[in-house]
Amino acid sequence: MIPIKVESAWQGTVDCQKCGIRDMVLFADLNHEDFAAMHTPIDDLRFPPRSTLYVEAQKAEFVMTIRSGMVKLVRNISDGRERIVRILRQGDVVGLEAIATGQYSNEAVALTDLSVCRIPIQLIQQLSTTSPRLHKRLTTQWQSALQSADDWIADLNFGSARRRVAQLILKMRDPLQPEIAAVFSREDMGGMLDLKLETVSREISRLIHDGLIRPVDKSNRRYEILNIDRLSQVD
Amino acid sequence: MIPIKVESAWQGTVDCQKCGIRDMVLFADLNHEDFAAMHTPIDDLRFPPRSTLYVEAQKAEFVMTIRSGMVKLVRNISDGRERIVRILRQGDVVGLEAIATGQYSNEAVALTDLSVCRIPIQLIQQLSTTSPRLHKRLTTQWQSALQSADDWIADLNFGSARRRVAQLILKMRDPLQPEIAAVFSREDMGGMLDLKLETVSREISRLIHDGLIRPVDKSNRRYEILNIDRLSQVD
DNA sequence: CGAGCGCTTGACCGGCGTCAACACCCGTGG
DNA sequence: CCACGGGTGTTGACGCCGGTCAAGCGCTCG
Repeated sequence: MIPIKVESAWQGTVDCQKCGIRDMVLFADLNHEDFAAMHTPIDDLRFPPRSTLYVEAQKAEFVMTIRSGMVKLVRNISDGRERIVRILRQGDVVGLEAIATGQYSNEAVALTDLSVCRIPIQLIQQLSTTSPRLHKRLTTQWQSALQSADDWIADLNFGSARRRVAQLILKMRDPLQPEIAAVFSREDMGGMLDLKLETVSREISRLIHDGLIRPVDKSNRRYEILNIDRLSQVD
Repeated sequence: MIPIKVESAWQGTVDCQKCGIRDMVLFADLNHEDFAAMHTPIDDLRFPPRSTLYVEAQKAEFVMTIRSGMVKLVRNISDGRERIVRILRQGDVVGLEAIATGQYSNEAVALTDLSVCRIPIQLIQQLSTTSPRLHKRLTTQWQSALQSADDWIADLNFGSARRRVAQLILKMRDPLQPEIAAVFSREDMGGMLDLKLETVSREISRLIHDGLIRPVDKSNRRYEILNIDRLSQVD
């Protein structure tokens, strides 16, 4: 079960000032002055699903901002099992902890097709002392990562299997269409919730049977939420 | 079950430059210049066990650095159950998230007698832009909070009850005497591990019976670790 | 059409929750 | 000094939820 390291596809150097999602990301508030001080290139990379961005304890020279797609942060437990500690989405920074420590503390794996901006850590460290704007953005990123870690514990890893699955579906709602939730393979869901894949499958079936959700296609990955109140009160 | 708000005891204003644990904390690397720029007082507060430092969603004007003692960060789940999302110890900053958001995202409760330095958030925000030394310390604090949240998920909330209890004991080792681990009430341990207090009690008994740990006093709160290898491999 | 993968479903069993009784420690007050 | 009571921890009996093992289904892709 050695993960296959897939090469990422280099899409060229990007101009952050023209970035389509710039208002969500690290460099959101930077001004001309800040950009002028950048001499290292920011690269645009793509990864296919299941590819590994980096492994635990690896020496780190870059962080990556997610332009689109999702990433799972994974700890490999001694006996070969996989524990998913958090997932990251558009606007999140992958490898944030490496800014402070110089090395990654988890393994990062693409869950979907993934597009990221790769930013040298050295550049972040330079700019964060000279640019209060970046400094503020970084603080926001740290805070939101911590918030999402705490939510992960309180919402997804507490209580019955049924409650966990319900909470995961709620967390995975599409921001643009809040009735639709896109979930993952049953095995990945298990790794997130500390449940076996069969249990996840059973609980999803039960939520469908009870009329709380409904599959919207045959892929078993997208569901419509029919009763959000009952779903959030599942215990 | 309304928590009783205990008044904290004010111990006076402190001089950070003479702090006994200054090398562990937020203001570790500040120089004379930085201290000269401080005009708001840093207060030294004490709390008894079980007292609440602040509650969820409360508006925040201060963070606190722990001089001694421990704090649990708690989410109160809808149906009255208590979920402990993390614990903080000497040198950690309580209420870190409020630096970014202006409000606390958890409830903080003293687990032991507690001594803290109360620092105005405004002061942190001022200094963190002018002092790269504080800025660096803050980054370290964010990183260690995030690391400990991720560890919490991977170590304490994964696998069998026996494994969870074993991991908690390992995490609670005294830094000065690594054979001794100080734990909490069975109910608090349950809140940390997502187990019922009876299960925690049973698993501790089993670890004792199997010769992995041994109680060192009658309080049921301190144990000697007899076989650290076997304890860390418990599955 | 068959192979392979992911998902579902069933039967069975064990681990953990539930409920209850009891032990132990430490105040307080007679 | 002991009696009493409340808080905390332990232990037992029992039942259910979720893990285990296995069979079968449906989709996708050669």
